[in-house]
Amino acid sequence: MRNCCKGSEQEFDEVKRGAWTGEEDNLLIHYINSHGEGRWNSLAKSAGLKRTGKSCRLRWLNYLKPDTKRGNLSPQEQLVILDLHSKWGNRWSKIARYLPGRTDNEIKNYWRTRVQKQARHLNIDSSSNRFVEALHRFWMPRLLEKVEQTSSSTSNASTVTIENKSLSACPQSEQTLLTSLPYPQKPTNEGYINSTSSVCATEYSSQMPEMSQLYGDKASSLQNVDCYDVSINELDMIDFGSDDLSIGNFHLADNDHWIRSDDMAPDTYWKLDELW
DNA sequence: AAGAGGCACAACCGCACTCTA
DNA sequence: GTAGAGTGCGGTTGTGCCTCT
Repeated sequence: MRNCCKGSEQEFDEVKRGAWTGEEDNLLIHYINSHGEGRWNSLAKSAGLKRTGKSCRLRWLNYLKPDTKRGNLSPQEQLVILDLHSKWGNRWSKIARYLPGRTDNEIKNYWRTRVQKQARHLNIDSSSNRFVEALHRFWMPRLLEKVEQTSSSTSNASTVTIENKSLSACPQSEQTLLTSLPYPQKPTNEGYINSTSSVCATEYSSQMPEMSQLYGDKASSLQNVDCYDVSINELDMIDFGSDDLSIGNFHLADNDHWIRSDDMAPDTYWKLDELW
């Protein structure tokens, strides 16, 4: 906190930094509820907050906004992050748009604390192709398993379907892992979402009570949206030849030299999986 | 019990881009 | 066309909490 000093820096120090107090949060929430977002610098002044506009914006978007999700990322969400990161790299805000309620900051933190931790355990550069392969070959299928387990354990509350389980049976160009998540908007310019999935946002919102709690009125708007079709065909598993990546039959590709190496032994993966 | 170290997350910073007068 | 304000984004830092010794 740097708001302790007087004198020549007094004006500078009128800007408060550091953790937000409950009082500040309330001021910001009430002001935005009354006047809306935007014009953050003037908003900060008008609301009586001794914060910069940027600080107010960040606090609102990352923490106070009503539809902000808290808590651990679901396996589905983790899967989407891994997939999109392999395609786009550190484009956190872009990735966040595909995870309603999650912020770029949260995703960035997840990547740095969880994913990069795994890379450190394996002594692999998290930006290396080798690590990306490890993600695709091991962790993403494991996450898909978890998704399946979750969906089956919740019986009819399944919100995610995995189709084409035996990917090797399909032509590579058509290999598609299908899952779905509730997308508040339907991006069309990235080619990520197409028309091949079978699960609707409607199903999701009706089967996941927290959706209504989280999105309130927006939950009903979700129900008005077409079935959002999420194709993880560009999971880029197509890059890995004809290995059988089916969920039920998934096995470590023991014919791969790198996976046999000491640091990448299957046991290592399974131990790490427990840490995931 | 207490100190050290690591982890997770909130918040800040700098830069680049967009908007507006 | 341009300068300044506003905004968005990715990287980095600060800090509280938890675990281990």
